[in-house]
Amino acid sequence: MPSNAEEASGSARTGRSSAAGSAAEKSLRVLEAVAAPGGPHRLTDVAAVAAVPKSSAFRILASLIDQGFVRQAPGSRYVVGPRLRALSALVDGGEPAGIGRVLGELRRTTGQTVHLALHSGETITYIRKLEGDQPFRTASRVGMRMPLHTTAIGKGVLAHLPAGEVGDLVAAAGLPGRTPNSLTTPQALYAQLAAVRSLGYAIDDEENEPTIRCIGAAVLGPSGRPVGGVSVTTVTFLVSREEIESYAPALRAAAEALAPLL
Amino acid sequence: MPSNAEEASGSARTGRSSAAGSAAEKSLRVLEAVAAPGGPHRLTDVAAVAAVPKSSAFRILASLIDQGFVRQAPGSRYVVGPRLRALSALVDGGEPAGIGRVLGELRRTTGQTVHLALHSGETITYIRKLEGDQPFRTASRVGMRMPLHTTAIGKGVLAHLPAGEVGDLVAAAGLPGRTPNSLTTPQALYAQLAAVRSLGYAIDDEENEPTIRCIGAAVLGPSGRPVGGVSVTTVTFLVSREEIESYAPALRAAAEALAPLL
DNA sequence: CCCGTTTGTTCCACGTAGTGGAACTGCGTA
DNA sequence: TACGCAGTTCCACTACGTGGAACAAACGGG
Repeated sequence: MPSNAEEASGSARTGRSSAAGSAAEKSLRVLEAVAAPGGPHRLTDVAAVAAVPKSSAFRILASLIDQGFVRQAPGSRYVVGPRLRALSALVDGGEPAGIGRVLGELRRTTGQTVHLALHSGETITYIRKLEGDQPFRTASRVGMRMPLHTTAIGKGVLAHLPAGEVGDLVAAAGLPGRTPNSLTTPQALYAQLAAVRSLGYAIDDEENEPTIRCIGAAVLGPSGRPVGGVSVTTVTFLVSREEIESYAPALRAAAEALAPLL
Repeated sequence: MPSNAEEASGSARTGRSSAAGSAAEKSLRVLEAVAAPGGPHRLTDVAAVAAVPKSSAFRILASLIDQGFVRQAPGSRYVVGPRLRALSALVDGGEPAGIGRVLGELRRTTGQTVHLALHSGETITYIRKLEGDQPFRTASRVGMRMPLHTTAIGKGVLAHLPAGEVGDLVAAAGLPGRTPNSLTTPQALYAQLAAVRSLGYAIDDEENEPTIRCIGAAVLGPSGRPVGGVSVTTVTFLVSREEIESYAPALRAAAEALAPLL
């Protein structure tokens, strides 16, 4: 097979993130909007999140309902339908067994909460969470989205992204602060990304949530592009900054083990 | 809101299962085909499973890869991409908390393995599995598909489906036997479905897998249509037929509790 | 109680985006 | 060497999706 892979296949949607897109793409965006956290969504919200005209959203939703991917809850609210649930189970069930093993191993050696997240656009989405030994509940949940520049995983991802794209993302989303520690200037961010690159891991020191300290590393896809990352999450009053850095070797090993699996 | 709901919304795809469909629908079918169990799939297989012309499948896959929903593994094989994984996490994370509680309760009161499955076409798809107390591993996995006529959940679903549709399904898929106990004639099946309807639960007595005995009940959607079912799974040498029937009340309660949640 | 605003829903003329048959390539096999 | 099969490209046709605008309910202040 020739498969002239190189040069970023089709796409070339030219950086500019939100474009119109084709029928199928819109439907998928609508599906993502419906599945988004925050209970049953109203038509208007779905349309806004999916960046689709209301009338189009309406038509698309009707079609998705027809096919069982979406269900209409009382009061014109939309929720995920059985067929999407089944698809989701298919994805989870087909997940390479290695992922769970690697994450479990990391949790066991650190005793702390472990997260696996995927990068998409200007956020990361948690796709797995293993609670640590301590009886603490961290607010994160599978399916939850977080900014890139305030999270350990996000910074790990940014550090491995082409400089141009980082600039685009910062320009598009800005650097909103979430705590007093958040990095809110491009200079501070870029300086840290350089450090992250050389260390191989990133630290979030109460930059996303007070009292929460994480260490994270990017997971690189086949092309060397970061597709997501792993992190170990701790509370500041139990684990010092030095202690959390001692997790780095295990963390990096996990990140590398995950690379071929994502 | 007027919402002249009644009369089965749009659809009217008139029984005949496989129709052409619109752009979006085809993309979704392709996505399901890619996520289907059984490792990385080849283009031809995806096209066949999704019931789409090869050239269309190719174009659609290219577009899905472009958007990150599908990834191309070495050798023109297709696997689920990060964006679909993220969507799947979104779905799982947004799952009504009640589902887990109800299933957990059922597992606790019975001490046995509990399954939740959704109906789609001529199969059911397992979407949740809670292992029982016994140190036995049953072969089932989340994402796995099973025939309707050899499983407890499947028979529960069939029993609540309009007679016409049952006939269509039997005509389309036949009644292949999986064990000596499988029901392979329409007469035997119809007779049992009548019994299932009156009892409110179905039993699979080594009809799907030797040494495995299950009791299952359908979960009905808002319209009264079965959308899936719950089951309790046991091994024949530990739980007698009478014992498993004693689970019926708890099972039916679970099925009813799940109805508004699916 | 009434009027302004918001949200869900329907309609329709337009043109683009998706369609799928057929032709081509290159690999594996008999 | 000749055959067949899988992946990939091409292209003219038209069905399909598009989204602005108008309509209808429901909501919410004043």
